[in-house]
Amino acid sequence: MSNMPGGAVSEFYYEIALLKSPIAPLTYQSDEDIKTGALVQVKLRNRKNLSDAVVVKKVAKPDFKCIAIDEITEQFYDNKMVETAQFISQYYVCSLGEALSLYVPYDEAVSNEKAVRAEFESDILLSSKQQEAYDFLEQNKTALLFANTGSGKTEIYIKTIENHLNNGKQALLLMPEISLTPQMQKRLEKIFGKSVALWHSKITKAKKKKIIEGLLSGKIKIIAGARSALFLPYDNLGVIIVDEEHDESYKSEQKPRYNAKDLSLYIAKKYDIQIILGSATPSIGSFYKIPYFRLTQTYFDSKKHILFDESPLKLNDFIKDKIEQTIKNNKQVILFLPTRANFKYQICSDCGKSVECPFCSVSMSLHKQTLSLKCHYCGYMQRIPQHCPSCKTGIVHNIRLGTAEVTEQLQEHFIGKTVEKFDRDSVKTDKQLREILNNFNDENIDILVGTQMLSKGHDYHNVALAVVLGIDSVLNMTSYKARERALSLLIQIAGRSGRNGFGEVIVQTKNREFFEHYLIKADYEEFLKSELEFRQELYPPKVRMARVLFAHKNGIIAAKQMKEYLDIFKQLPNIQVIGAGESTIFKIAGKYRYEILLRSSNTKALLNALHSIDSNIVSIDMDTLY
DNA sequence: TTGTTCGGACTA
DNA sequence: AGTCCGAACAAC
Repeated sequence: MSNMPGGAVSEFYYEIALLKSPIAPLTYQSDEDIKTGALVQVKLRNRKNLSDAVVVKKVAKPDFKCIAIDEITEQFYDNKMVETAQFISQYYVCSLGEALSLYVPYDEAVSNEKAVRAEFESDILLSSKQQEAYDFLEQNKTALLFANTGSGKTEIYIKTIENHLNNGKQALLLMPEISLTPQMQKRLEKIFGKSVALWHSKITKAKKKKIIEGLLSGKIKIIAGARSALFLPYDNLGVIIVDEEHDESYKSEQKPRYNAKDLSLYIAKKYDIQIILGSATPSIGSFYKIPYFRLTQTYFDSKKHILFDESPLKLNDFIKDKIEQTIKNNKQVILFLPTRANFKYQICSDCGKSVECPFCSVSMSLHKQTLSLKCHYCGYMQRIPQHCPSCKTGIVHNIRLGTAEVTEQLQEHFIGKTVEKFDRDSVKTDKQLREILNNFNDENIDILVGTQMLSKGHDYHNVALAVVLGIDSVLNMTSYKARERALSLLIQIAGRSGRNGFGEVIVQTKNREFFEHYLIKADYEEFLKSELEFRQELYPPKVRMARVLFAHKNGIIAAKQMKEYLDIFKQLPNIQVIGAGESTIFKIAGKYRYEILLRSSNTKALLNALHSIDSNIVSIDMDTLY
């Protein structure tokens, strides 16, 4: 212990949050005066190694005995980080340690270097409409840029970034993981050179380190990245741009289940940072809450023909002919369908049972390439059975066409043409993504067959036909968001066709009326308005929804706990139970799942209910997208 | 999250 | 009785 002047012994007490731990902060002692946010290391009774923890509060001497903090590091989390982590732990219902673990801390040693000042002057000239949009965004510090595909929102982003940089600020451009394409990178680097860095979960550790150092020393001023880029050490952030703001991948699937878009809005508001949400198909939530500017004028006067095909899910002659014509004209085709593999369901023609995964209550998908059936939830694989595993005699036949099957059928039909698959099975790494997109843009591929991946913010400049199959299975999902998802998806895909002139879209659907109405007669803005009315106070955005999931390998335990909490929730004022029971997918990876859906217009009441849950089989999903 | 502890079930 | 394994529990 160090001695204070005058001989008094100094002793400080701190609450520390254990990183990656679900437990509440613990109190430790130190004879050093440590500032809040410091990364320290502590010993825990039952751990051999030291654990990382963050000092979150200075407290008075408690009545129990405390252990001393072992080590104080050079790393720290600034006030904004700690405050925001506190918000995350409160709003998304996790421990402070879990929330803080999202962040990359500052390194005192690196951040003391001198910042490099630079001026940027792009040669971008905004059209008068773009300028109008730019001015609107400048006047409304939180704003939605509702911009049709091809209307030039990227130029507005770049001008805005440039402006902030020249004022000595940093800029963050958030994009859905998959949109971090070479095109966007090239575009940014052309203007901002080495001042820009790309950040996403798949970059190497060494690269991450370099980017963080660059950011701290001031060499890097712009981060273009996926949702985790929100947690880097920015000391002077001037603007956050959330591109493709409707994209649901901004929501984390793991604890803490934060939504990077909503969190960006929170951070921007709290710390007076400009924020722009951009999309051609904005989410209903953003449309409802945020002042918007509509940019409809498109750069290239692209004429679009939308054709409907009301036949069942199949690659028929009509579609094949259209594809053939398109390729003949030296144009490219994209074909969307929401299902991977060759076929999604294997149904026995005798007993009618579908072949299910032994660990999950989902059907196995047929992958001809590996001659196997695969579960898309837990990854379990098995050989293709000769006979139905249920009745042992029936012949299993395949239904619900997938990307692999369509790719094969097209390859057989269009001999000499190149057909490639673009989905999670064929694109596993960043490198593969770049390769396939480059190949497509270099016109080495004639037809690109893919899932949602196709729809996400890529520039396909020579595509003249977009074929959309199986959109009905998106529309028919049991979710209050099904209509929004299906329509925005369709518009996003349609937007990829004809960026340079004439473009056609074929939509295979039994719901022609719905799609036709909002695609041709009306537009997305009208859909948003009607959907807002439709949802009323029953579904977001006018109310909040949370999902409480109980998962246990013993189904009885999960069901019992669910029912206990159901009884509690039913008693609570200001909260409605919308539904309770088995989850849509009842079993995943051997765990039985029950859930309760809660709704409330009173955030506090809802959070109180969620925080009252004390169970280790529960996961809480605030603002659930299901 | 992590490591210890506790108790049921099965072995010999 | 001995031990193996998974669930329950506590962490300052």
